[in-house]
Amino acid sequence: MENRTLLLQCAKELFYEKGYDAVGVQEIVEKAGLTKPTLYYYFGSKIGVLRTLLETKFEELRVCVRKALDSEGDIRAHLYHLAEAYCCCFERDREFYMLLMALFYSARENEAYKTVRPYVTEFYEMVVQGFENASRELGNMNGRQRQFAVGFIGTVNHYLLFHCELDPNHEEEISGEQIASLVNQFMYGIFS
Amino acid sequence: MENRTLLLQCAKELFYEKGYDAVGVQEIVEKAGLTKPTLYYYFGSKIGVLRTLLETKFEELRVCVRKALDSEGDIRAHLYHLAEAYCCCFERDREFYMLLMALFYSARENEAYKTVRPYVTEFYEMVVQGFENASRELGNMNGRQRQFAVGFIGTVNHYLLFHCELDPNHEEEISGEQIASLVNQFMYGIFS
DNA sequence: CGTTTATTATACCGTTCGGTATATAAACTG
DNA sequence: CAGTTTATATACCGAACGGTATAATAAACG
Repeated sequence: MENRTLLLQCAKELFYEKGYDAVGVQEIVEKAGLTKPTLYYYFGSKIGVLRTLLETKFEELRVCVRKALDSEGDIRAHLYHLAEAYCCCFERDREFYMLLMALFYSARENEAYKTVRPYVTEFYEMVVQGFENASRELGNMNGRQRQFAVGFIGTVNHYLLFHCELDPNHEEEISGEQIASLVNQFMYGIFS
Repeated sequence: MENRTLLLQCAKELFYEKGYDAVGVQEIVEKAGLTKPTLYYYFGSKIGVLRTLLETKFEELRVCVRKALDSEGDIRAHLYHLAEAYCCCFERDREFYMLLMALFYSARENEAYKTVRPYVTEFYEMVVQGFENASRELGNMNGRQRQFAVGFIGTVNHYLLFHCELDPNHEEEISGEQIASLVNQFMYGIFS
């Protein structure tokens, strides 16, 4: 693997394990078996590494979610595809997804949060759009599209976090039934 | 205010704004108008400050949630009281609640996460217990108590995060109707 | 009053922080 | 081949890091 990619991967793993601020540049290059000037040659700064990581990896998530939003079917199918898109990205690179979540919830004045913010906003707006698209089926949502989106993302993210807790070694894939159950609970509540 | 309390408050504000790892001990004592040995006299270490902060402030949340769990009424009333308990703690000290959330989602190998973990687990178990208590009303949940708890916490937390985004200056309180709407959506889904 | 105890500051410790000036080696390019 | 560009390492920078030895101050106590 070329050193640029190697550095990105090592940084991703360390950021995921310890958090952006707790990881030093020295630590990243040591893990990659390189030295600091190489990292600064490719990325210019520590935050540049995170920026590049987000630019590179977020595209996968974007494509997945876009495809889910363009899918055919009723609202239930839409939500299923959306949840499936998350889970797919989560399965494909669990460390990156978890890193994204940790950054999403991190302190607002933190440099890393400011870097990740536009991506999170974009992601969030895509989900809101999903509910907007379903308006003819759901009827008048009374401007509750945002609340639905917030609730849906919150439910799915928490579920993935919980899944990680139970399966720390990433041995078990999330099944279609589990996704369906999640969507069902979100749509019809706890008595369903 | 005595210096011990002053230090805790300054630390809380800085941790909330910038994140635990991004804040230096020097920064905390400067904000309090004191010097480092004072902080080390009271708390022994930087992580000791966070530990003390959690011990002190989490008790409020614990009391609130316990009271909600002991309340009378059906499952709906229970969930309402539970959500109300969160919101109450959130309103009382938004910075602490947001700090708690940020730590909850932070990297697993991070020292700050390890410190907060038992508190989050305790909190989480309390909510699971809430659903267990409702089992006679909800019927056989097929072991879905945990899934419900995960979903409920996720929904409420995301809602609070979202509320913070819209009202960064903490001018608007969360109304009972908003809480009811949230609980309703969780219980009966999006068609309710 | 003298002595102890609690609290705070001055000044410092070694280490690590993010970042860089400079050199070098290899790979292209004319 | 000479010259340029790409990619890497050695060795260093000042600043900030978490933490502490020591001393001064102030209050409490006998």
